[in-house]
Amino acid sequence: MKSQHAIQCRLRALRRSRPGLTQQALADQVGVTRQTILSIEKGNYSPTVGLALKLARVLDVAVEDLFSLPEGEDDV
Amino acid sequence: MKSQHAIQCRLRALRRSRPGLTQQALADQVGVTRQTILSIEKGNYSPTVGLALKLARVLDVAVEDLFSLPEGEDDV
DNA sequence: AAAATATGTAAAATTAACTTGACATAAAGT
DNA sequence: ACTTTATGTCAAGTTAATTTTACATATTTT
Repeated sequence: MKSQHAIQCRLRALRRSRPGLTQQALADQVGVTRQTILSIEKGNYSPTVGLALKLARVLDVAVEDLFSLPEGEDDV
Repeated sequence: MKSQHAIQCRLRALRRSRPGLTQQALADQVGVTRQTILSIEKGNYSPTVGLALKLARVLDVAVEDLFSLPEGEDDV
């Protein structure tokens, strides 16, 4: 189930901007299974920082470019 | 137990650079318990991206400034 | 159109993140 | 010295991330 507090994820778009970078290929590069990539792209859940850092590195973007908090989550 | 693939975490130093920012205060601001902050600072585990983004926002730094992958983890 | 590759769905199992609560030590304030 | 506030430790429980496996549907290639 998708968590309610889900963060925004631009993984799919960024991955597809890299020709030939398949889910499996990306999964191999960051050391997870294809299911994990798929689930993150689908928004089923969001990764841990470690994985986020690896994904950002492979895609050559900042973590903040890959994932971002939904607006209006600033209230205490 | 600290995971072997642990990422580097500069949370404690950054938190302490903010006078008055106690573990409890930080925990409240990002919506977790004090134990979670303590465990992350101690390196017991690393947070999910969502929490990492919130911590980075409160501390006004980039996620990459707070957490970073250990060097030499670039081999396939 | 058949074969191969890429993506999607779904469920059970495992591991790790996070919580709760209780107590112990350290530091700071009065 | 006492009280308060901040940090640390430990254990058990809950929830979420990740794996594994298996199959289904697209998409691409020949």
